[in-house]
Amino acid sequence: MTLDREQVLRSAAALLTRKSTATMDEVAKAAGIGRATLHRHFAGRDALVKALESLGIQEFEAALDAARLDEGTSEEGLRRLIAAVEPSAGLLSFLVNENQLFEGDEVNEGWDRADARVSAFFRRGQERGEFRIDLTPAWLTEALYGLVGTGAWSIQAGRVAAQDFQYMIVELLLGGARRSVEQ
Amino acid sequence: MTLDREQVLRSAAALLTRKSTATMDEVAKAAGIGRATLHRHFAGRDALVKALESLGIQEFEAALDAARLDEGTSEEGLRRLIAAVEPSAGLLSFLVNENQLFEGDEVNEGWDRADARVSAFFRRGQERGEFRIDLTPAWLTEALYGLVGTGAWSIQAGRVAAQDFQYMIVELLLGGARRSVEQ
DNA sequence: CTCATGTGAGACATTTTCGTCTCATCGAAG
DNA sequence: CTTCGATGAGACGAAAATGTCTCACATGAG
Repeated sequence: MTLDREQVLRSAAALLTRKSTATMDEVAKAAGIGRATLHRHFAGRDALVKALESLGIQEFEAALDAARLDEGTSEEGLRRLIAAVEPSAGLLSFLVNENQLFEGDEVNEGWDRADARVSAFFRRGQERGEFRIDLTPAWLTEALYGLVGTGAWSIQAGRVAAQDFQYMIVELLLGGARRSVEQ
Repeated sequence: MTLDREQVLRSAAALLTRKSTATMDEVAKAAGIGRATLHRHFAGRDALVKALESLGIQEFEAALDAARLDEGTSEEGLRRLIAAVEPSAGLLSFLVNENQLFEGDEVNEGWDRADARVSAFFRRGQERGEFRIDLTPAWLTEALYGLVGTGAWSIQAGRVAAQDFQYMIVELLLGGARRSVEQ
């Protein structure tokens, strides 16, 4: 009977991604549990969002670890990262658009830490001559987040096939839409 | 004294993008007007969001017109589109992440219409051999939205320079991050 | 079986937000 | 100056959401 905390968080993220103004009652119903039970595990809406944030950061950092970004070429590292991040894409999509909820007070250093790792990865790729240098690492980092979020959203909306997630994101991020001579 | 309806909508979009659960009072304060005045112009939160949606679609369709997507190469058309869309990026960024607020009932055919135009543009580019055919028009359309939203967000957060908006988006969308031989 | 634990449903008071209202004020037009 | 229209501030009740509580029930352990 013990409730699956992580499962609750995932369905909450899925709902809040679609409807950010959802009620605690709606969140509970979406998770298939009672409002009282939801309250027993998360003191309130803020606590719920913080838990979502913690879970998202934890999973993202785990994905960064699993991707072994410093092994092989940058392209290989990026492909591994996108693959590792796919299961968390929905959750991350929510957090990317909601991480401003706690205004100013605590920016969550975990997010900064992950940001720094991704940014450093792109910078390293530039120094190696594998990534273009006219796009800043900061922008490439943001674009990566944006495309992962967009990908998750597009799949959920049924506009693109779920199996294409990794391919679409990696290919667009690496090669863009232009048809080049080498293809 | 007559209140600038559009200005109110813009500041509302800016606030709601950051904090989607903002109250009507916060929206009013952000716009520098009283809550009563806000209510005189928009019956309620739903009416406000619908007005935002209408304005966003109107501006996006105007941008599509201004971009003359069928003139010149696809790349030129895309550059014109991004340039034309820049002033509305903040508003569009909000709508992209909130267009699911009216669940199921009315998907707003204006949005579908705009979607179809963008999608057709990418398809045309593919038929001309200017865009790769292994990325679907639907995905390219979504990616365009995502990158525009991410660009607006990144600039607002101060992570990238405002003057780079067009360049960053167009270059990434067209050429990707990979450093190719021709560069 | 008996018990302990965790749960769902719902009641309840409190808090927040909403929608409407009044009234004083400001500024422009006449 | 006077009038008119729009606004800001705030009061007010209604509605919604929240947080806490009780209680019956189900499940698993002993």
